Amino acid sequence: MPELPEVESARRALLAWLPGRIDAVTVLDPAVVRSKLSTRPADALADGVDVARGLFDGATTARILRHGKRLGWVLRRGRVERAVLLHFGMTGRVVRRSATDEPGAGVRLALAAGDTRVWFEDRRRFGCVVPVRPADLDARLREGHGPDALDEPLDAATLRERALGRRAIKDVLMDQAVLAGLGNIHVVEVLWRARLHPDTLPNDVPPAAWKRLAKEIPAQLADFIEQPDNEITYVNLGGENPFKVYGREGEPCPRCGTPITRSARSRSTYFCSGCQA
DNA sequence: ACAGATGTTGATGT
DNA sequence: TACATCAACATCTG
Repeated sequence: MPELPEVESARRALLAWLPGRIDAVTVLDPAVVRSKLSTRPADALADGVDVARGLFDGATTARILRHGKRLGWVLRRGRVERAVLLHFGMTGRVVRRSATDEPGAGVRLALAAGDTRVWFEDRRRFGCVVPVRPADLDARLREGHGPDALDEPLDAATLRERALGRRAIKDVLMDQAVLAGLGNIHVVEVLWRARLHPDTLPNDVPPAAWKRLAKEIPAQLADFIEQPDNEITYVNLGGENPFKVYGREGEPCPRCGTPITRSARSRSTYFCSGCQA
C-alpha cells in the first residue's frame, strides 16, 4: 500500500514519464477530483472534469513536491501556474502505459503525452486530486502533519517529546501529526529494525531504543524507494515478500530465529517475541 | 453465502 | 485535550 516510499517512487516516476507537455486529460471518474483531501467520493467537486482539464490540458510539470504520503504537483501553462494535491489512499498508484492501451475499471484519470499514457489507478476510490492555489501548496501539503519522516527526520529527543502519551509506540508512529509518512507496513518493519515491541508505551521506551528508532525510520523508508525505471510495483502485491517480518507469521525471525508473531489485537501487526523487547 | 479483513484518513464519539 | 472508533470503498478469504 502507498506509504512514503511508494509515494516518493510515484513522484519520481511522474517526473520521468511526463518531462514535457501533457496533451490531454481524461477524467474517467469525476469523483476523483475533490474539494479537499478526503477519502470520500461524496466530496467531489461539482465541476471536477473542467477543473482537471484546466489543470492538465496543454500544461507542463513545473515541479512535484512531497510531504509524507501527499504529493503536490505544480503545472504551468504559459505564465500561469496551477497546483494539485494528490493522495493515493489505500489502493492508488500511477502506471505508465502506451497509446494502444485502454483504461479498465479502477482507472480514475488518464493523462496523454505523445505516445505515453499515465494513469492514476485507484480501485477503492479513497485517493483523490485536490486543486489548490500554488501559493498555498506548501501549507496545504503540511496541514495537520508533523515533519516528513524521510526528509526531516526527528532526532531521538524530539521523537520522544512528540510521542509522549498513552498510546502504544506503533500507533504513535503511524500518526501523521507526529511525523508524516509511516503506515502500517513500514512501521512494523521499523519496529523490528529498532528491536522494539509494537505495544511499548512511550514512557517505557529506553533511551537507546529512541536512538535506534530515529535512525531506522529514515533508513527503512530510503531502502524502499524505487527508481523510476522500474515499473512501480507495490511491494506487497505479488512477487516475493520483501519484508523482514510483515506478512511472515510463523516464519523464523531473520535476526534470532524465533517464529514471528502476528498480534491478535492490533491487526496486521507482526513482530518477533524473541528480540523485540 | 456472507462475515470479516484489508489499510488510510477525516469525521465523530468518549 | 487526547485518544479510540467509525465510515468511506472494493476485493479477497475462509
